[in-house]
This record gives sequence, C-alpha cells and structure tokens, in this order.
Amino acid sequence: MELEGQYDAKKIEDKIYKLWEDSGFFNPDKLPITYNLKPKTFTILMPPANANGNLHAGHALVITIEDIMTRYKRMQGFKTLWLPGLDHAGFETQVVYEKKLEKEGKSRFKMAPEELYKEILQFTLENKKNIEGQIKKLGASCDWSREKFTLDEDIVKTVYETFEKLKKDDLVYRGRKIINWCVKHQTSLSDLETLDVEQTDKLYYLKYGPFVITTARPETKFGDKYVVMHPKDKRYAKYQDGQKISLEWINGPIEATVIKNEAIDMEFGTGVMTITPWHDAVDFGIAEKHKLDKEQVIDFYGKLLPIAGEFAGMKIAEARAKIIERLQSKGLVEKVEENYKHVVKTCYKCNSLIEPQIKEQWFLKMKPLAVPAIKAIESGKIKFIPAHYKKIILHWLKNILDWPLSRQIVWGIPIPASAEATAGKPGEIETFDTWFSSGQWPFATLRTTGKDDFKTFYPTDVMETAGEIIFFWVARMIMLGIYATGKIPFKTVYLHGLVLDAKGQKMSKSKGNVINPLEITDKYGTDALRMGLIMGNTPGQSLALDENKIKGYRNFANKMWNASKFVLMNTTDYKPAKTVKLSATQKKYIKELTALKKEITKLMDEFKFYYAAEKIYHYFWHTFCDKIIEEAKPALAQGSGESRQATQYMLLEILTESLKILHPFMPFITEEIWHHFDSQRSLGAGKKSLLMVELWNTIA
RNA sequence: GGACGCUUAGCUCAGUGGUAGAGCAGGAUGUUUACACCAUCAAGGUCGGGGGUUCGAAUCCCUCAGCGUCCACCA
Repeated sequence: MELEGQYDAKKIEDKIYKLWEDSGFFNPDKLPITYNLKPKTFTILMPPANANGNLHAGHALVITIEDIMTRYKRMQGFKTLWLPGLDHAGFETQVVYEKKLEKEGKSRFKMAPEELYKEILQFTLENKKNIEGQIKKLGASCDWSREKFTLDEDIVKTVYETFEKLKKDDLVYRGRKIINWCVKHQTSLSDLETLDVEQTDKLYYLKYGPFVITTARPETKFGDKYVVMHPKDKRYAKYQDGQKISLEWINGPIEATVIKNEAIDMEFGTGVMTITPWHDAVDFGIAEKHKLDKEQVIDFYGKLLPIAGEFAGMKIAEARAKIIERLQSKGLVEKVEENYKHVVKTCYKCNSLIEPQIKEQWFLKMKPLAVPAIKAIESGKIKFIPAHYKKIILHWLKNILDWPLSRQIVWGIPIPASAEATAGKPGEIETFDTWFSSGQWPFATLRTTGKDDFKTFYPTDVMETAGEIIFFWVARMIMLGIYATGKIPFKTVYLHGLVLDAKGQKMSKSKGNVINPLEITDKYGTDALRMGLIMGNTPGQSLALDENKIKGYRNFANKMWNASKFVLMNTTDYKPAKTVKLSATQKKYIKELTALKKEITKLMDEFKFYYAAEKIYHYFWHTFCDKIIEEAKPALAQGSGESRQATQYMLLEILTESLKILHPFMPFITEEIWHHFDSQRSLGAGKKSLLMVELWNTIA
C-alpha cells in the first residue's frame, strides 16, 4: 500500500494495535532475542482504573505518560513490563450504581445485599470490558496477559493474608471510636473521603447553670452533662474538677460535672463548653481521657433519639429551630451570633453533612507502618517528581492517624468474619475500604501473575499517578508494600496534575465541559490526543486541554505523513551502498540529529517528556521538513547518481531516526509509516519488523 | 492556623545564574517534487511589585501583592 492522501488515523489505528498485540511484544517474556542483551527490567503498574464508567481525560493522560515511558524503555532494550489492571473501586462504584438505581426509582436499601452485589458485579464487569477496549484505543502497550482485577480470587487472597498478618502483629484492631458517618450512604468514611466546607450558621450562647456555653449545634446538646474549662482559666478558678452542679437544661433539671481540660481554648467564646462525646471528635477525646459517659443523641439516619424527649424522631434541620424556641422560652438563650463562619465536614461524594458517630470498626494502626515509609522517603530511596511532593507526603505521614478500614457497603472485599466482629450484630455488612486492597497493588499483582514475576519485577520502577491520590494510594502502597515484602514498592513516583478544559476550568458533568478522550481520538486520532496531553504538561501541574491544540497535532501527524510520502516517493530506487559520499552539509545534518537525540534521551531519562516531545516536534517540522527536505529537492531532481544516492541516504537516515524518537509519543502513525519503508530500510534489520521493538540506540 | 505551589508574548506553558523560548491564536504575502491539516516573512515580553547578593538574576535571598491547592478536632 502506498502512502496517500491525508493521514487518516481511523484507517490504521485498530490494525496497528492488533499488529502489536499479535506480536506478543507487550509481554516482556516474549520480546525479541536482541533484548536479551540487556536483561535489565523496567516495570510500571497501571493505576487500576475504576471499573464504573468510561475513561475520562485524566485516564487518557495516565495512559499517555505511562505508554511513553514504557515504549521508550522497551526500545532501549529493557525487559519492560507495564501491567494493566482495573479496580472494583468499592464505595466509588457503589455510589455510581446507587445513582443509577435512584434514576430507576429504586433504592439499595430495599434490596437484598446478595442481589445488590450481583447487580453491581455485573455492572462492573461490563464497564471493565468497555474500559479495556478504551485503553487499547489509546495505544497502551501493556501486557494484557498479566492483567489483574482487584476482585480476582488471588488478589483477594493476598489482601486477606495481609490482613491476617496485620492482625497477628497487633496492627489491626477493633475499636469503638468516632468515625465520619454519611447518613445518605449509610457508611463510615475515612478523613480523606470527607471534604471541609466553610459554612455560615448561627452561633448560640446558652446559659448552662452559672456558665454560658456556645454551640452551633443545639440539637446535639440534650445529653451534655459535662462542662469543660481550661485548668488555668482564672475566671473559673473557683470550680473544681469533678464538682457537681445542678442546673436547668433543655428538658428539665440535670446534674452537670465540671471537667478541667487543656484542650479548651480560653479565647474562644466564654472559654467554657459542654461536650457531646458521641458526635464530636474533640469531645470524644476529652471523654476518653477523663473516662466520661458517652451517649448517642442522633441515630444513624440523622434523627434524634429518645434522649431528646419530645423531639425524638425529628430530623436535625427540623429540630434545631424548635429546640432554640424551647430554650428561649426557658430563658436559656443569652444571645445569638448570626454570621458564624465555621468549617463542617461533608461526604466527598454526595456533599451531605457528615455526622460524627461512635461505631465499632476495624482500624489499622498507622504510626508503626509510617515509620519505615518515612525512612525510605527521607533517605531518597523513593524519589518524587516533582520533588516538592516529598515534603507533602512526609508531612502527612508524620501526622498520620489510624485508618478506619471498614465500610458498611456490600460492594467490596468482605472483611473476613470473626467472632468479635459479628458478635451481637448478625448481618451487618463490613467490607474493606477499597484503598486497602489497591494499597497492596504492587505486590498483590506481581505475586500472583505467575512465574518469577515478583522476583523479577518487584520493586517496580515508576509509580505514575495523579497527585490528587498521593495520600489515598501512594502513601498506603509505600507503607503496606514495605510491611508485606520488606522492600519499597517503587523507586520513583511521578505525579501528574489535573486535566482541565480549554479555559482552565475543572471538568464536571454539571458544567457540561467534560472532554471525552475517545471522542477526541475519533475526531483527530489517538496520536494527536497524546501529543495534546503531553506537550506543555509538566509533572504536578494541571493542564488545560484545548481542542485547538489537538487539532494542531493532528496537523503535525499529517505533516509527518506527507514528509514520509515525499521521502518514500524519492527513494523507491534507493540501493543501499557500502559507502555513501555525503556532503559536508549532509554530514552536519546527521550530526545535528545525533546530538538532538542525545539531548532528547537525557530529557526522557529525566522524565521531561513535555520537553522531549517539543524538541522532536520542532525538529521534525522546522528542520527536517522546512529545511532539509526543501534543500534536498534539487539534488533529488538533477543530482548525479552519487549525490542523489547520498541525499536519499540522508533523508532515510533522518526519517528513520525521527520515527524512532517520535514513536513513544505517536506510536500509531510512526509504526504505520515504518512499514512503508521496509524495502528501503537498509539501515534497520532488513526484514519486516515492528518499530515498537526497534532499539533506540542501534547496537554498534 | 499551618504547609505547598503558581505569577514569563493575546492564550497555554517551558526555561531556574551568562545577550528572553515553544505551541496555539492573531497579521501580511505566497503556491516551487509531499503537505492549505501548507510555505515564507513580520509583529509581539522592562519575565507580578519592591529590595538585596553578584562582574552579571526570569533564574539565588528577603519582602509585599494576587491566584490556586492541600493539611488542621476551635465548641
């Protein structure tokens, strides 16, 4: 087939992907023999995408960056493994599915757990298949024979083994502590799964016996029977710790106890507060320290319990005003501050207010796990790109709190039932936080893909993922990886930023500015999308994705197509000669390209793909096409046999090298063009081969 | 309340001690062995403000301002 017309990505992409896949070279064990010259490995694990929808622009970026790394290293002769995977994504997927149910007028709370699980499983498996196809569309040269899913039997087994080991080492415990409770989703959430939202409320100053206390949440105050002040607060020196005081409260007379505690801020309000240990983390801490009673006031559905007397059964929002009315009628309201700004926690998925609740759950002790992780990072054994993430992750690790592992949802890996966990609570569902399984991804995958994979590929080389999930995922992989294997899970962490719309706005369905990468691919070709995603994209920085920009790279692809067409047209009669008489200028051009390649190689090794891409783009268009090809035209037209041949040699040499350098970035078009030069390619192996496994540096 | 990042051409961003760079957009002209998804040419910035170090700073230090992000148990 001839190179003709304009470049049409649609005509070739699927065909080329199939060619790669059929070659078997995605699998490091099946790489051509030349690769044995360098048995060094290079390993990346694909961050398992959530199997609950379509790939978005962020995924496309992941695939692009990782495929660039993978193809580059593979071409350098490394035994390269890029291991693909998908995540069942526990809570995330359950939320997506619940929304779907809602639209259909159904509710998960009316479904039997087994039935719900079965439905979500089917939904997830469908999405999984769909996403796999989309990953292929983006050109990912990953080893599908090693693909893993977080619900694979052997992965689950590994997760259980880790859990048992943690239990044995006394790092996992069952605790009754304050957790973040999402009333809508009926599950607990980790701190990372909540958002801090500033809100303006009323701040009430209430008379509490001889004191005035402040609260923004009067509805929680029914059971408050401890009044707390700072031990050094002179205003309250006359009150003794443990002193009983009788006073009139919302529903009648009570006896309160004075508690002295340093956690109190003397500057805030009156310097006195009452505590609600069941529904506030600070209060819980004070109650634990002084061994005080804790009483539940609000149930798990956000309704007041019988302790609220006649208010029992009311929802919080409804009850608040009525309670204030009652307090006012009793003369217990001193004053009301109208515009009180404070921060409340919300569920990161549904934005509803988090109700802190005491709930018995599994917790993981993090401090002992964090210590070796901190050491590994501080010593430089794990490097971060960009470097400032080192500070960010260290700060988090050094202040880490225990991790609540249980979720009260069906969709996930069930926590193995044990007598202590299920005592008195038959049928309560408990599954792992999805990050507990993905946190074990590096060793869970490589230990179960057979052969000597763990030995060969662990620790992996690069963990490339979104900066957003550094705590959720990266930190946990480091901790759990070191814990379970004694070795760090990866040497370099490359963190990319968000993909934003053309105006630099965060993409969201409600704003209607979501760019679907598959549509872009359809319109401009995958290579153009990939260039659009990598050019100007520095690690950690967010990227504005402009369709115009992608169009520009589609044009570039066409430029490559046409330049190649030109070279092909003019070299069909090329006969490789033993010696070629290059002119001084031609020698200079080849030298320049060699120098450029060296420069680009260095940039690639430094993970500066944005820069490497720009260099080769600029070179190809403005040096090769605009200068070298233009200047070559006369020699091709009227040059003697010798000068024509030298020119042909030079053009082929430069085109071949350029295609190689461009391949990691634009794999489809480069591979396609490569095959049109089979007969001319005396420079290569002289037989039909894939550009994908051409060596970056030709072996001398 | 802490921490981190950003501020360079109209837009998106590189450059991190030695005479300001790219892509996109915009302007003029043009068609010659590929390409109008093209070529040629021109235009465009006192590198957020101020101060300091240096022979020399966009680049290092201090300070101010604006924007953004993350972390944090102020009732």
